[in-house]
Amino acid sequence: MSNDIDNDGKKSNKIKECPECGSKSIITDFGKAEIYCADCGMIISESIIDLGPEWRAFDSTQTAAKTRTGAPMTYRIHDKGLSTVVSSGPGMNKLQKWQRRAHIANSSERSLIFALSEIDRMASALRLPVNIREQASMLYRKAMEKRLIRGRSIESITSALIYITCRQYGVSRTLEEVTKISRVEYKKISRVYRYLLREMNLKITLTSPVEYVPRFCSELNLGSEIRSNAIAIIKKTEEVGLTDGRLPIGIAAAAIYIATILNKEHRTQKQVSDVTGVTEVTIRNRYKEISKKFGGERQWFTDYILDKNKNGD
DNA sequence: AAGACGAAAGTGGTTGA
DNA sequence: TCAACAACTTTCGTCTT
Repeated sequence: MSNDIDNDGKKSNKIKECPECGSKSIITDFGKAEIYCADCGMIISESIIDLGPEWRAFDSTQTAAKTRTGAPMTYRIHDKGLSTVVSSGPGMNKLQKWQRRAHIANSSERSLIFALSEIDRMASALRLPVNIREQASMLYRKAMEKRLIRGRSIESITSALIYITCRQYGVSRTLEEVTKISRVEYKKISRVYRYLLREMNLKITLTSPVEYVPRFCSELNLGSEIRSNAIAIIKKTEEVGLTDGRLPIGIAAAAIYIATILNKEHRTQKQVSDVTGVTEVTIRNRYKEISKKFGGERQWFTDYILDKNKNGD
């Protein structure tokens, strides 16, 4: 990564070329919170920090002048960031007291504050971009308006919303990953997740195995050729309906495994299993199904795989 | 010895009555 | 709410390289 100093004398994280292959085709995908190389597929950064104002200030006077306009409206602060703060000082105590009372008027508002801080905490832990946090916060307000929170823990709702928003934005975070940083168990989150989808009429498209490929390939130190081969295998597998009812992540794991064999950069089932969280048995099963279907097609399988199939059957 | 393979039993989610 | 079902995991013995 090239960390050079820019005109402001500040450290700039702008990445100009891929540290892996030196290519200058760097894609910044805010939706997926990833920066990756278009040529080799190397994920350079998974956490795009999109914080900070859109203006620049060159000295403290300008900072003061520009800050006066206030922060943009945000769903992530319980009053959308539009409140006035009474400054402290002699004679201000009474005013402050009243302001606090008016501010946090009732218990639902207080729970909203807690919910929004939970969303922020989890989104940070999952290194999600600001737009996903905004969307999750916005959905929480909607859920509150529809009185869907009653009888359910705030934490289960926020966890489910984080997962829902990730799915909506096509960010490949599994429910397991959300559970890990949540204080609520997997079962509860998944129940609330389905409940919210139903009650809020939210539409979520099924995750395609393709979405997992760049991240897993990067974790396995695999290059662009394997990445595109794995994606090609997945596309072909989807076409013939071999992915129906199967975990997308398992398909992705098997496709990557096959691609590493094809490209003579073999990774063991164990290695792929460790990175993807899918068991070796499932990788084997998917691999077997895919190779049975396409084993005859030379463009997909080298002699290595064809020979294996002959021995196996 | 490591990796791949596969059988068998157990687990948790979905679906339909 | 319950049973049936398919997908997946865990475990473990065997085979191959």
